[in-house]
Amino acid sequence: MDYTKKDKNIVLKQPDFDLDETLDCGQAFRWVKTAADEYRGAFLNKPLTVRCLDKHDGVFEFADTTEDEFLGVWYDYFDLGTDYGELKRRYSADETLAKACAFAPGIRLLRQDAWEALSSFIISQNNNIPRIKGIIGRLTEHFGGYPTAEQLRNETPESLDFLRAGFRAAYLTDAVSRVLSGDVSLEAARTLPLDEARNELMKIRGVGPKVADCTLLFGMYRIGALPKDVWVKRVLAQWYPNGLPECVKGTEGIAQQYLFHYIRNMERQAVTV
DNA sequence: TTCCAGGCGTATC
DNA sequence: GATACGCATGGA
Repeated sequence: MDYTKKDKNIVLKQPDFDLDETLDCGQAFRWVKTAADEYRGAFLNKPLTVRCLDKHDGVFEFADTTEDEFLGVWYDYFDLGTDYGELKRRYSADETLAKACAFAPGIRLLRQDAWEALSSFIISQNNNIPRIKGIIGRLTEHFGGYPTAEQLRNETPESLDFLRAGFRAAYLTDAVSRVLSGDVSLEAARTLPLDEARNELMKIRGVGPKVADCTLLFGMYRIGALPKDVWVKRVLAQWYPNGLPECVKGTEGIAQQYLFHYIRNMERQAVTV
């Protein structure tokens, strides 16, 4: 890894990394674009401003970040130990995936917090991305950061009315109580075989196969999980009626990121033109 | 006004 | 197991 300390910042040279494609592609909901090539967000209670200094050479500045913090938090969060160039070469054996990877070559899979992913994707169901961000924005503003299950212990669907989350508020409080009681173990879900991990999470009211897979993929880096939302269902119906190709085996969740982003933008362009 | 959104629970067959 | 429908909210 190629990084240097500069004043209070860390400057990183990193290929296969684009801020828009990684932070605004529907995997995380509380990164805010604060300038043309700058985002502000957080992992757990650790805030970060990250900016791109040189798009062509892939140079990034992690503002006000110590070396310990960079190596201990952000290296993992941005999945900097994974070679996405190698992944994309493997995927490019498939014609459609080759196009999807070329369309947004700077996508990376974030290693997010499990509870945040679970609760965020409960909120995401039958909802659109701008409104998901709105609800999560009100949640974090109210609690001064993303609330833990413990911080939500005494909330009820009614006390969460300010979120304007609709029917999802009761799902959220059920997730809180089951996680706190140990009825659902996020730690178990990290290591159980995928189908059993999915069933563990689906004990929560309002968590079905799709939200469970999103939790496994985005909150636990279970990259074999393949969340089937409306867009991925379109991907499979249009391009892969017989299933995803052999070259994605074991990393379906990462391949899904490229395909999800690709088909959403293809459709948007088709509508615009 | 109607349709839809990174779905799920329920009823019905 | 599959299919149909309602669900809160708000933007297009």
